[in-house]
Amino acid sequence: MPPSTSPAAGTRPQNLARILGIVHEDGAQSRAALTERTGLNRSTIADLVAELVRRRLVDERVPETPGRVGRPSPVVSASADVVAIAVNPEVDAMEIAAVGLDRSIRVRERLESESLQTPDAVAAVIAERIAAWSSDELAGARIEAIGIAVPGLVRTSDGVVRNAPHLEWRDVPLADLVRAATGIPVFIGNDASLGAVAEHRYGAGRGLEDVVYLNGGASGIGGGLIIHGIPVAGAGGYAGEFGQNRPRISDDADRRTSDGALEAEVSRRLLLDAVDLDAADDETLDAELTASESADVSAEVARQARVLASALANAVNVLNPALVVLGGFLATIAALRAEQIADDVAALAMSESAEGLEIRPAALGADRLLIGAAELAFAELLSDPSER
Amino acid sequence: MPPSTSPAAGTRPQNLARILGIVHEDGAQSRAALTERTGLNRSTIADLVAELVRRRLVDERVPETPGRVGRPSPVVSASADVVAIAVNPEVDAMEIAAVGLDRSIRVRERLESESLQTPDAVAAVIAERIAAWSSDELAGARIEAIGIAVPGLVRTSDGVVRNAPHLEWRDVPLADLVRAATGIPVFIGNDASLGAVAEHRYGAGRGLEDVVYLNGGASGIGGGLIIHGIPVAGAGGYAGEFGQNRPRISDDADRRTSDGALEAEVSRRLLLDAVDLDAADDETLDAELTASESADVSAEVARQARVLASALANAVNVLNPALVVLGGFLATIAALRAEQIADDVAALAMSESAEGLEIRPAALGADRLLIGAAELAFAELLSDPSER
DNA sequence: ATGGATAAGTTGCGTTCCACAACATATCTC
DNA sequence: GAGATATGTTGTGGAACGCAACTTATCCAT
Repeated sequence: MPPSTSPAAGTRPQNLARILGIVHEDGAQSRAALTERTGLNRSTIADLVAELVRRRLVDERVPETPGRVGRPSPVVSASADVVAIAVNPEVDAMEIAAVGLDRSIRVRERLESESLQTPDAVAAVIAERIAAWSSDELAGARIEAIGIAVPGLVRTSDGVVRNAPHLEWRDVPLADLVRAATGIPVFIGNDASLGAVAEHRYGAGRGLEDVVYLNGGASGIGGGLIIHGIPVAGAGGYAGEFGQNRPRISDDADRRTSDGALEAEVSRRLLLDAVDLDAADDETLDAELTASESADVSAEVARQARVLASALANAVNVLNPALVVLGGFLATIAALRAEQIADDVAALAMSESAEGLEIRPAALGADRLLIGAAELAFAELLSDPSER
Repeated sequence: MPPSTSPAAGTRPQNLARILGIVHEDGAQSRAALTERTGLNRSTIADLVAELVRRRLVDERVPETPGRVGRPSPVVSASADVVAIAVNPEVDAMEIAAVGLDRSIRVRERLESESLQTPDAVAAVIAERIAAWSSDELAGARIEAIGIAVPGLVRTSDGVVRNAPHLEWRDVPLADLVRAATGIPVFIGNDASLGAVAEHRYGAGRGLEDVVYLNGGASGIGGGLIIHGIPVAGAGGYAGEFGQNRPRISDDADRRTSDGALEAEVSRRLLLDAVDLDAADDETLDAELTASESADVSAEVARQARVLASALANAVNVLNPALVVLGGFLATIAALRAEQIADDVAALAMSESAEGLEIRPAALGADRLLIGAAELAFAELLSDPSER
């Protein structure tokens, strides 16, 4: 008879989670490597891995090139057949992908659309894509959950989109809608917060415990925090909204708006205007800004860098992170004015807090949000692989 | 033979820690109550409590007034004989106390001094006080550790005071000094961060997971963060320094300094000046400001409230806390201008983040820092009561 | 006062999960 | 091909907790 305590409180589920987490985050590992990393006994690892294999969460195979003396240790890898559906609805298109537990991207599509999509339409498209893939690309796969990266404020607890201004969604029970359309568990999160998770686990922030992430997009500046290695949600799930912050702008000439919000002063639109572009993707804008020799362009980049540094300094004082990661057009500004930003932040923040601080561009490409969304979808499985 | 794994990883030490934590934080509990709260079996609780009694960390006694049917359940309380020495060196005096694991304050002294104390002198005084108490007030007690709340920047990892401007200490290995003088383990922390811990566990922030704490003192504005119920240290241990933040001050007339740092604009000194006092303790200042009918005084309080709200709004956007706790003279400002601050923060922060936000004065009195320092000293014991 | 109802402590046994040691196996090196 | 080396495999034992039956202490009604 099973013990009647709360599920998964014991040490076994924890150890299963630990092993699954390691092979998910760090890729395939030999059993011997797992033994060393966890400190558990060989026999215990064998037992735990066997259970994960039985649950079809990991695969075991003999190593191709043993290369060393001693009996070769089987290699354990997360199963590519356990998948999450990752979705990122945006104004002009919707990206949707199926990501394996081994972090392989099994399918990926970008569905352009002329007009804004309604939440119901998004739910229908997700269901339709899953159905189409299931007999083909996802044959043999088990879909664990759906993760949606939403460009807007999201209440993570019950999956309600509170306000996604560019999609014109307000108080939409998105998780429920998609769940109803697909029958699969759904988790939603803010896009920038999920980008922060991705950068922390697999990008510029790997191995660091305290990371501040700011992303510059067409719709403004969002962000996410990692503290003590854990993504910060906040009381309502809205943490990380740097865009609405109002930093001090020491030189009045640097001010462009009466509002003073960071995302009004530091914006993609103003950069596009500076290089006389109407619309462009991040690469084009980056190339244009980098190539430009105009003093006006240079001045605008410098101005935005100054305002950005002021906002960063505030965050650095409060959070004392090891690293600030800048994504989107903020990465471009950071690349063009790296030294200036570092100096400004050092001047405005307390010297001790700025001491070990690094400021880096995001390391992950466009996959960032889908990876973050997949992580969100896998989170429950990874924290408790038993009972499933 | 004991298992050879890393110490205290198993479930037993965890359960011991859980029980000790409960009786430490929530006070004496019946064994029946512990059974219910932990979900563990009666027999297991009996066993665990017996071990804690054997280690002299808790006491068991029969309840005075059973008051209910059924066999009375023994009451378990944290031992008052396990003590931490809590210290708070300040410019004009040093407070030192012995705090029991049951959170009783066994002794407490305020040692005034004419001139600034050197770190060596502080260490000597601590050793001297402990020696004096040990035969008397602390007879029969076991001193677990010393916790020091330092008004300045502190590297918690190795116990070095990086910069305590008002004490004129720089890069002082305080933990080592006090350890050498006393032979007892020493932990140091920033005073405001420890105040945040105290307010979170036992004060205005009880039961909340995400709390921002700001304290207004003579030396400036410090603070601390609690995220997911855990105190935030930051990469170097310097997190929470709100004083050096530069919020936007929308009305130029509200600016008093060219620097713009929060603690320069919102300061005790400016309030004292407004009521024509040279020096005063918090109660006097509070009474004076509350009683004053001067328009100038009122204007100054309102001005500081506006600047404070601007800084708070930035923090609210980024952290989305459930509660902001204001201590010291900030509590006075908050009491006098509660509505204005709430309105300003709501106007400047994103409405969703401000939705459930509460702003409250600190609930703990002058004991705050000593309680926080004692918590710091007890932290290791509480996280692993076995092997000790 | 006395017996039933109730709640909780106590005791002994069973299960789960992991460590350990002895043995088996697969590779490398000479 | 033999020894060295590293690791998988297997069986046993112990730690820690759940469980059920029993015991004890209190309240309450008569």
